Amino acid sequence: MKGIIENLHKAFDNRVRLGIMSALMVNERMDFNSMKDLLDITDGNLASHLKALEKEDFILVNKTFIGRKPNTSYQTTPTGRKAFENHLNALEKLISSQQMKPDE
Amino acid sequence: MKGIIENLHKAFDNRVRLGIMSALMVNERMDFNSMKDLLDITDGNLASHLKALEKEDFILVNKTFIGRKPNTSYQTTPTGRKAFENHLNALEKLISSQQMKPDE
DNA sequence: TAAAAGTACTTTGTAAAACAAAGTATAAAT
DNA sequence: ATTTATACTTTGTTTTACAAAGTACTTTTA
Repeated sequence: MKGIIENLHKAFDNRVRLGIMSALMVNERMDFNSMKDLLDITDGNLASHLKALEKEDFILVNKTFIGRKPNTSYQTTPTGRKAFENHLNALEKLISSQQMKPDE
Repeated sequence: MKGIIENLHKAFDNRVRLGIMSALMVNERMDFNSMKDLLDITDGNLASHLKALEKEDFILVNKTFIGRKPNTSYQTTPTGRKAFENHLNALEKLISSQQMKPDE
């Protein structure tokens, strides 16, 4: 007896993580501060959500310098893109037609 | 400076609540046990999420009898439907094209 | 008719998450 | 030398999620 919500990945339950992934699906990379502005959250909060996605191997980090300023940017991994697309498909499926069958 | 995720409603962050709302958008009413089977969670867990949605005035409860058996069923309120549609629109907007503009 | 089982919870307790705020390390600009 | 910026980490509090057990009522079943 499998539930209809089981294909939704727990990592994407959260709005911040949803925002991060969406941003990184469209912009193939984005730096810390742009993301902070985009999401309008504190840096500690952002860092922790980024770390959570990193830990799942859904995003990866690039530490570089722009000119002489340190700049950390993020991008999705193939795993991350696949997982996110999967999640969106599950969402779509969930939202449309969960008709109750006469039996079961 | 408004974040791109602010139109996502907190009540719908959770997969179970997402499942409940989806089920109730398609089936205009559903009873406790059908929902429990559909979502495959414990009854305590389901009850608490139902209560959370009730508290937001997103769903309402009907306590009736079918034959002689007590039967509790749930349905969305207009408020709930509106909020959920809003959430889905925000989701859709979030997921598609969050292009980084040169300024800001 | 007494015991077992089903419905729809509530209560209790624990573990995990979310988050803000403050602190830290490094480097750069003034 | 002091201030400012970047990108965190740490600390601590509040909120959530959840399972498991308990409860009140009813209804089968033995």
